[in-house]
Amino acid sequence: MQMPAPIRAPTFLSRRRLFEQKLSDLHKCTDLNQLKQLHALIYKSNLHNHPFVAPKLVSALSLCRQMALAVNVFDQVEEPNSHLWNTLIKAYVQNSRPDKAFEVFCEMRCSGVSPDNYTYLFLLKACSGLKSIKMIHAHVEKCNFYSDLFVPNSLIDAYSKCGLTGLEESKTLFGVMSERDLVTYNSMISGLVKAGELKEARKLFDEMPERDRVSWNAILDGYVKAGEMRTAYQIFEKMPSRDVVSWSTVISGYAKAGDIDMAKVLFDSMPAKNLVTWTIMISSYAEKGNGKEAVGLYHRMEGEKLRPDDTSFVSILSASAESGLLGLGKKVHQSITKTSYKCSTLVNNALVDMYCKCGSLNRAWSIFNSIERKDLISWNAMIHGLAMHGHGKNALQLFDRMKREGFEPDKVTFVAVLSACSHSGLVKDGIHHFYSMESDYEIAPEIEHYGCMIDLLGRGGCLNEAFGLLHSMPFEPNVVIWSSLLGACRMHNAVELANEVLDQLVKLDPENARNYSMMSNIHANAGDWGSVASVRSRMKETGGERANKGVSSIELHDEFHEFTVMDTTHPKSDSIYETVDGLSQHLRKIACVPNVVV
DNA sequence: TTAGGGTTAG
Repeated sequence: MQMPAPIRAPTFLSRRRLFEQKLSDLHKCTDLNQLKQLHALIYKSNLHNHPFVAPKLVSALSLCRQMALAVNVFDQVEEPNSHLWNTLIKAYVQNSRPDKAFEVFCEMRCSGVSPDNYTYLFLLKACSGLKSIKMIHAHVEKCNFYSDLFVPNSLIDAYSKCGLTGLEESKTLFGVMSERDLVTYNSMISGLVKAGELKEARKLFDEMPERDRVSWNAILDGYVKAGEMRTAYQIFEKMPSRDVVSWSTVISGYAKAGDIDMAKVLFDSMPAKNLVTWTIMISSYAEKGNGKEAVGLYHRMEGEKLRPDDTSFVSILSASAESGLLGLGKKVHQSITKTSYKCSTLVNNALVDMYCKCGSLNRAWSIFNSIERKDLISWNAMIHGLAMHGHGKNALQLFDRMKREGFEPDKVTFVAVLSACSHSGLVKDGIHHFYSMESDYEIAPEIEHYGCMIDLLGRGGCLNEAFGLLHSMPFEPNVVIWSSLLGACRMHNAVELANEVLDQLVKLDPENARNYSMMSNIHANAGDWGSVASVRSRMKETGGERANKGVSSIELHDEFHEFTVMDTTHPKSDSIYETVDGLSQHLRKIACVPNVVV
């Protein structure tokens, strides 16, 4: 007869094994509570000095955005090795603190530990401008760090992400490299694709000695970005093997080209989807305003136990904001708060923007106030949100608070500030801020700023000043500017000026029926019915009437209702029109004359 | 190390 197995020993062993297993996966742990328990156990077992455990712990803490704790772990290690230094640099890069990453790099060199391939790789990821890349480039050249292709390849990649000047630098580096491998070619091709230089990318792709899936994916992405979906699909079919990246690339291509049905067919037929694929599909539906599909897919993704990351949240939130899908935005917000996910500034900014654009200023405001580390984008989004909703004075107050708290406004801030002034009729403030841009902050006004000013002056009835500014600006006026002037002309019954403006608008945007209907409104207001008729016939001649009709949509309990002009297709059409009539009667009573499309 | 999804401006 066999003896029963002893109970205590295996329990002890399995606990230990469990701990070991958890330690080996420690750097992937994203559950903050579990991580804190492990953290305590590690210290209790005196493992925090261990050369493998410490970097893993720092990585995990960085993933959970616990940088203070991560630094604390680092500080307790008596002699940090290069692996641990690199991990801390990487952690700062991941937590959007490139400045800190560079600080750690300096400390690392002072402490006598030599940087290695990974040090430079992480630092290059932290670089946001050419200047810092060039600094590292010079540094590795001085140390003769060209023993293998790792660093030069990373340099090509980093340069390629820095606009056209950066691309030139990477081309030069690519040209002088005596030896190149697959990664060198792939990095160069993806750089060219990003800059829109598809022909050159294709040339390299054709001449490279061997290709792997990354090369194929990069050139596929090139055709997708160029909108050449036929060629892209041919490449997709021709490639020797496809992975989730290839599928995601074509799916996003079809969605961006407007063929969301084709995107969905591919999405449904692909073998294995990941977070990126789901994100592309959900945000594509949301961008199209199809909240129902987007919300449905979002639920399905959650059912697959996929945990969205920052990019995923931001992508879906920005698509919700674009189409005003408050329902989807709220769902995303709920799932962020449900998990113990500590929200990054990036995601918070996207939430603020979404709530502003979906009309929920209160929610936006409370999130804005809860952001621990606000950045310029947080301020810009909130100021712009207040401006959009006509809270001009509050927007200007927030602008002042932002400056008091030490933030330097940028050109986007001024678009928000000037539009706050124009939407609230604050002409004096607007003029003051417009001139202070250049004198106080050395920001040259761009066409958007002139646009806000012309809108501001026009709305305020200073039509001559608006025209004066238009003629003095160093840009050709665009459709936005002419349209805002046409609006101003209507507001102030300036028929002659409006005719001039319409001529300009028709040149730039002949297909747009809105210009003609605005013009015919102006004539109708003046009681000039003959001109109304002539504008109508002009519209027919130029084909303006064929232009797409505007569609309004409203979201109610995850259902979307669309309306066009004179639309009677909605099942509750009668009661909707009854309410609209009631509203306009009420407006007339309180002496507001609504604009009626003639 | 390379490829796919990304926050502020009309």
